[in-house]
Amino acid sequence: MDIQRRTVDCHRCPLQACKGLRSLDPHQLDFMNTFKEGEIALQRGGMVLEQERRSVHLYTLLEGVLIRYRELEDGRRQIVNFMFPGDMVGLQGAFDDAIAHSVEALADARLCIFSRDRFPSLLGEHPRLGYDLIWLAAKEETALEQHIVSLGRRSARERVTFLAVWLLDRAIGSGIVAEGNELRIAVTQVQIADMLGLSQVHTNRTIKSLAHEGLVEWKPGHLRVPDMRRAADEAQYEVRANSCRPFL
Amino acid sequence: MDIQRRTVDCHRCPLQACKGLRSLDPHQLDFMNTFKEGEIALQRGGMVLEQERRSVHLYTLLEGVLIRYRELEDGRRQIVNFMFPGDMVGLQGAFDDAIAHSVEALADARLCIFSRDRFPSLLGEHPRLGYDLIWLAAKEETALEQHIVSLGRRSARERVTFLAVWLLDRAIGSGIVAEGNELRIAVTQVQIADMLGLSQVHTNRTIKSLAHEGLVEWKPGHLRVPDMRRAADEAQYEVRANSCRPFL
DNA sequence: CGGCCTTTTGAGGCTACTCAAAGCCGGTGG
DNA sequence: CCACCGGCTTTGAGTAGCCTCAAAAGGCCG
Repeated sequence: MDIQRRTVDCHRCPLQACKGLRSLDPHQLDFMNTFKEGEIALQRGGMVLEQERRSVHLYTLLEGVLIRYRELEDGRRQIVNFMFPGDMVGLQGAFDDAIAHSVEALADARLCIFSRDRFPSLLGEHPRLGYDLIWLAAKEETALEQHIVSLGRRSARERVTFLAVWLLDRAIGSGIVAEGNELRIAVTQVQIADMLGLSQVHTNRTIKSLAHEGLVEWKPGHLRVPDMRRAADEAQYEVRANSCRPFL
Repeated sequence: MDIQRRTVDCHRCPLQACKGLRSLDPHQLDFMNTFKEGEIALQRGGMVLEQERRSVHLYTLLEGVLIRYRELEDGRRQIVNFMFPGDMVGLQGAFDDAIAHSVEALADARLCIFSRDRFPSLLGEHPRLGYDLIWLAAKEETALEQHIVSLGRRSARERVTFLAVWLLDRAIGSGIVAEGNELRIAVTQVQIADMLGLSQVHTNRTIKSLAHEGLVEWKPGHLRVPDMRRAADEAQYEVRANSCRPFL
């Protein structure tokens, strides 16, 4: 893990140019520049947050993909969500003593560091940014809600298909390249299983079966959904208008 | 459903006196009074929001308990969460065209109505309330996270026990009477099943089995957990410091 | 080439599901 | 007052989906 204290200028933030994200105006950027404390770079497998620890930081994901998960005492693990560029990490830690989940880099990642102490001043001085923050929180809630429906009411086939479609949709929305409905992302079958509440073995069999039917092609280094419409149908995925996400 | 347009004075808001909730100061109450549009009263079974509809309102639950659920096209239903007094309802609808879930009264309920149009002015004029709103959103996220862990990684026994303990904990935190760890609340087994991602039949058998062992006593009109410590242990429920919840 | 991580395949078993019907209880109407 | 009804709970029987254990095969890297 490589922390850089030197403040990188927000005016050159890579997210600013990101398709699918709504860029900040110069005034807001000036403020964010004072709010920003530095950056952190992680390799695949690196930890951003660790369960039961306290954290005094908030993060915005600049590059890469993260997973957020919880572990039970007996070792069972449940991945709660995936995070893409523009997502805010650690908001829950801003209010709690300890965080209830860990966050790990799924692909090499770069994050922007903010101090939670200055958080109230952000709301006071830039209500618009506060509005965006609530927007992000509400969206995250919607995502968790969908995930809950999957875990509670969908079959293994549907869960895998749903996750595949959702990941692609989400990646495209974050401006990540996904030509031909193909996403270059390394998710292991154990991770998929831990996301979907399935065993690794059953996950494997389900993936193979879906590949055989041409619904989802999920290989070690990448994920492809040949026919989004058909897959979305199969999983009862509702394609929502991909409005521009804000970020800070 | 009984809508009252006449503004009931926020200074006499029942939540102000609620143990477990942090009351607003007079200045904030003045503002909320201008923000408030009226009240709505619902009987058990009444709908606050309906899936796929648009909503121009936000609500704060004043009395009663609500459930928030999603339905798939083929009739499968998944309850996402329970809502208690002080909870904000419909925040997601403030940003989206259509809401992805329905909200129904589990017990006779009373809600406070706000217009979403005036939402930005709340943030501008009362950053502290904005902060509280984010606090609530973060907490809701934590709750959904726990629910996800249950659905994904806990057995039926653990799920039922977890839900029972969580409901009691949550009710106590909202100042609802629960003497002797007993909560007077009418949740049907179908609703429990729809919350926990189980079939109604299996839910019934699980409840009976837990009752037999004296872990959870869940009868038609009420819920009792004889030994919270033991039940929490069984379900790997983490008792968190029940800090005072804000509300608006 | 060997070691490590991940995927694949096999076999057997349990958890939870479906279908089906009966019991219960409170409310309503004859 | 009792018969009937609708919603909820209980119980039975059979089964399917998913799990666990176990081991082999594949891929990447030093």
